[in-house]
Amino acid sequence: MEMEQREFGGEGNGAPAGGRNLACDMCRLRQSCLPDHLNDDATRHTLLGLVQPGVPMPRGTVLYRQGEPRRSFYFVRTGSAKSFQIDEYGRENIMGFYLPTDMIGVASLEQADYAESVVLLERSTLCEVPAEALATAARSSESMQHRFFTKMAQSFAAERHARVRLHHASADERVADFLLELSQRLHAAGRVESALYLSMSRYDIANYLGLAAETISRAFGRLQESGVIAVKGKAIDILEGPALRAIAVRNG
Amino acid sequence: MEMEQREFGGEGNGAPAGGRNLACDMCRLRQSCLPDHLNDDATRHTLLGLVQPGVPMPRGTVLYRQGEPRRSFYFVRTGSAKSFQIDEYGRENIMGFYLPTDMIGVASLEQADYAESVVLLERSTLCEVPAEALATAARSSESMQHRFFTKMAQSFAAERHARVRLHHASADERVADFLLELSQRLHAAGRVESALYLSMSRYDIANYLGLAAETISRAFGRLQESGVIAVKGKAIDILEGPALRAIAVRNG
DNA sequence: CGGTAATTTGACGCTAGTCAATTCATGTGG
DNA sequence: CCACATGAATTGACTAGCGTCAAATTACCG
Repeated sequence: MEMEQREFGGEGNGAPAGGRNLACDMCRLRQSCLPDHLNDDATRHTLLGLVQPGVPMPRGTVLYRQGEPRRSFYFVRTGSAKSFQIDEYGRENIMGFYLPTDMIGVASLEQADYAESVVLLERSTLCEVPAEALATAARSSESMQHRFFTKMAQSFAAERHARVRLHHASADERVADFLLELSQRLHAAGRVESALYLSMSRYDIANYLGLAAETISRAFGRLQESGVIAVKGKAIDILEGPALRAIAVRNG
Repeated sequence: MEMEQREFGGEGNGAPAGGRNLACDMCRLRQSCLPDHLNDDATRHTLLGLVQPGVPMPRGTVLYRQGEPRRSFYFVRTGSAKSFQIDEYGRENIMGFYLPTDMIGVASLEQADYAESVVLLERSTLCEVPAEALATAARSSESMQHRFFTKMAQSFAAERHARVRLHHASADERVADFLLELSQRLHAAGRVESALYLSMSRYDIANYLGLAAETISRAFGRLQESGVIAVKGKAIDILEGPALRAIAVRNG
């Protein structure tokens, strides 16, 4: 992919010093936004200025790199990102893709250094929450703890889902499941669920699914051949949702 | 395997009503035991009687079943357990094995019902902590929160590790990595790390590693052939740790 | 000691990886 | 606005590794 990898400096992001940003009031994601609830909460006074709805950042921006000291967690407002680890033998492993409302950084919970790197896949806006602030908030009340735990549980479930998908699944099954996952997550974030835009490369998808890039191409081809989806480069239309679901769950 | 699956009733486990159990004072795992710290903590009075170091329970005991309302988390003191999910098509997926000091139930965090089933692989003793009590404790102080988060982070890391292992790994590599993982975890729990006892069946191992049982047999055979390990049924000796590590990290 | 389940071993086929070539998309500079 | 360059994506041919089926052997438990 070879994106220009700009650094993301936490400072000078155009975040307001005090008070809730106006942007939050207009944000369509407030329902499922943990940072905004940080502001709403009774703990407001201790947390004001904590949430920084940043200005849009370009594709290729590095939120953080594996091994750096862990500073903050992030929440996606618009756009998308990918996370990846380099294992001990230098191989890159795509661990996840992040869409609006997703929390970024759970893998680095209680770790001194980030366990993975995160890069924006397109022009995106994010909210940044310093780790200590989030921990404090989680202790402040039962409802805040609940919201925080819910986000963590989501990350854990995503991790499990990704793993189960690798267990006993053919290439077509994995690809079908991948498309459905994106579809559902977009739906949950209030988007159209039948028209997908794959902001990541085929190589990223392949790596994420434990397959070769060529296999992704062929699987897309087969799915299109059978009329279940329509492939137009990075744009994918889900034509037959139920059929796709059947494929995701069938083969072994 | 077809173990007699006895139910585990939470009640009448021989747990003392008040005060810390004497068993805890003698327990070799206190250092890494979260339940015991629940007792030690400043929150002691609110949590007394919370931790129930149970009497040993036989192999095949079901701690809980997928779909049941989530009551408690568990911590392994002696023995071992496995967790597994049944996916929408009826297929069983082994999600993890639990050894002394491990926390059981993180996958069901913030879920109304257990997301998986857990069965003991041998005669074992466990500590049970009701979910609400643990959540309360996690809010009570920064150090308690830290301990709790550390356990959750361990579960998350284990999940990741299991997933990365499935990514770009040959059968031999997965098996080697699996043995090393057990070895390290036993070591962390204060046991001998070169002599493994595999309390789970070959089928469980295979499922856990996303392979066929026959492939596990063959991989063990190859590893023994090359003098890296010695296989004696369920007992495995690691003869050449570094060589095993090299295998776990090599192939693709 | 017998019966059952677990494990090992063997033979074979299929799926997906690899290598290689081609087409397509994207972005750049004239 | 077009030609070109570069990387992404697709397609094809071939191969290796693992799954599957089946049989033999071993371990386990009453």
